[in-house]
Amino acid sequence: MTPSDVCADCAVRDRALCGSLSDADLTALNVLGERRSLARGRAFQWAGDESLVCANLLSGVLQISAAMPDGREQVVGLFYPADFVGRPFAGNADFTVTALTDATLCVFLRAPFERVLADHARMERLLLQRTFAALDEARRRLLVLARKSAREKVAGFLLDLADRAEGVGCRASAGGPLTFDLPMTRGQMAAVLGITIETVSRQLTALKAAGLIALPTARAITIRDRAGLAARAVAGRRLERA
Amino acid sequence: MTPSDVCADCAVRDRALCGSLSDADLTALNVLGERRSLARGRAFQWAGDESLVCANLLSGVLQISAAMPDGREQVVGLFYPADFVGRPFAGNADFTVTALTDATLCVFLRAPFERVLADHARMERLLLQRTFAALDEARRRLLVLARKSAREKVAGFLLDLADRAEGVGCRASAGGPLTFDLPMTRGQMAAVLGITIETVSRQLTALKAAGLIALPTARAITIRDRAGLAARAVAGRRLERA
DNA sequence: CGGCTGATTGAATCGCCTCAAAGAGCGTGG
DNA sequence: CCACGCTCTTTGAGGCGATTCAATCAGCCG
Repeated sequence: MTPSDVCADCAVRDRALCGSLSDADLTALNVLGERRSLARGRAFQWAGDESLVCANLLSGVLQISAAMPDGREQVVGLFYPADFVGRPFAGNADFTVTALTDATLCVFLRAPFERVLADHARMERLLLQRTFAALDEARRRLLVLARKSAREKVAGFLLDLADRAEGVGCRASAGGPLTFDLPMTRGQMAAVLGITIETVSRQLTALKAAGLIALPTARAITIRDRAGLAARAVAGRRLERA
Repeated sequence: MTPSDVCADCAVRDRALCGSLSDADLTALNVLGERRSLARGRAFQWAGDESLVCANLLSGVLQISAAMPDGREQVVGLFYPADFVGRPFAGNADFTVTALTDATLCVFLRAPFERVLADHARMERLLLQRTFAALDEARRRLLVLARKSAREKVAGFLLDLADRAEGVGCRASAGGPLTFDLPMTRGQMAAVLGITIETVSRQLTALKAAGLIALPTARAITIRDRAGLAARAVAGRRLERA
């Protein structure tokens, strides 16, 4: 079986970690990868479990979250198609990875994957770059969670989602209104943003009242004024007073 | 000049990234590294600057922080001796790195450092592992900043500092009181924990009143009851009521 | 001794959470 | 087809924790 047999129809072939490998390298990974689908709400990995697998996300959205012994929980990252999921070189996983939507993954056993990494410097280099990028992302999120107001968090998050939706759907032109489906519930948004469900709802209502967004259905969002939203994403408090 | 000439007296020789390199590998790095000292308060790198250098921290404590256009700021990580500082593969730095105390570093120009990385798989592997560890650390910090109360943050942070101080000084026995100097001001603690200076001060006062710590001077801390502190580090609110 | 920076303490305010109830969307089964 | 139950969402009222503003205090150095 050639790589193209298995990877040819891969939706993220050119964007994933394996995307810029030579055919020879690809063959090595190829024999390890196994497609698996994950239903909305199901876990890919639990915190505390032995870290046995990693994967490339093919479709859907996953979340990675941390929890405290008393049940408090925080989403510390999101995974989108082509993202690498998992924690090489770790005995046990510190975080739980869960599907926010139905998802499909290309799963590798960790041990053989690490061996492939060692033999293919190019792939290890790419993984290193991705890991640095993930670190930067986590640090940006730290600023958001620690210092932004609820309004800023919600406005900023909607813009992030909009950018991503535009990248995929390529609907609407630059400035015009953009409508897309939220890949998550209010509760999940709250878990991502470090606020409560009620606060998310209230902020969305406020943004709607300000004419910046519309809520056609509970799961859909229309961005009516991207610039206004961007202004509230960095200065929510200040703007209220001005 | 042999590696030992330059690296023999390195305080972090066995713990830093270069620590487990062969002499041959070390020679490659050796010609690149240059010691530099950094006074308390000075920046190693500014957000927005071109990312030209990286380094191993030899002594002192650094912080890496993110800022918003309106001036709000959050410390997103700390560096201790033997830690790797810098962001390979990035055009511009997204974060500012500053010295919390007087510090010394072993600095490398980024471009040649990346070339050494490419030629020495073992070092690249170690850097990858460190970067994953830093990512885990950042994600743990996300949980703390987003979900912990001020009392929990302060109690937990004091324990972190105590562990680190014990690792270095090896003073006092397991359960007994431990006294050490804070490597930072109240304001810097506040920046790390995502709260205000006044709140840090109030929480310290409260912990002192509870008999868990003592404050011999403004810059020193005595841990009197580590277990009690640990309890308040995960359930500050709940304990108050019980 | 001023003058400076950093720490502490107090009072009032505010933003978000908690608790509570009602409303909306959507499948299932009678 | 509509009633029912379920989950998710919205909205309100009240309370609490952290911030903000302000004043005082402590240590340090020229």
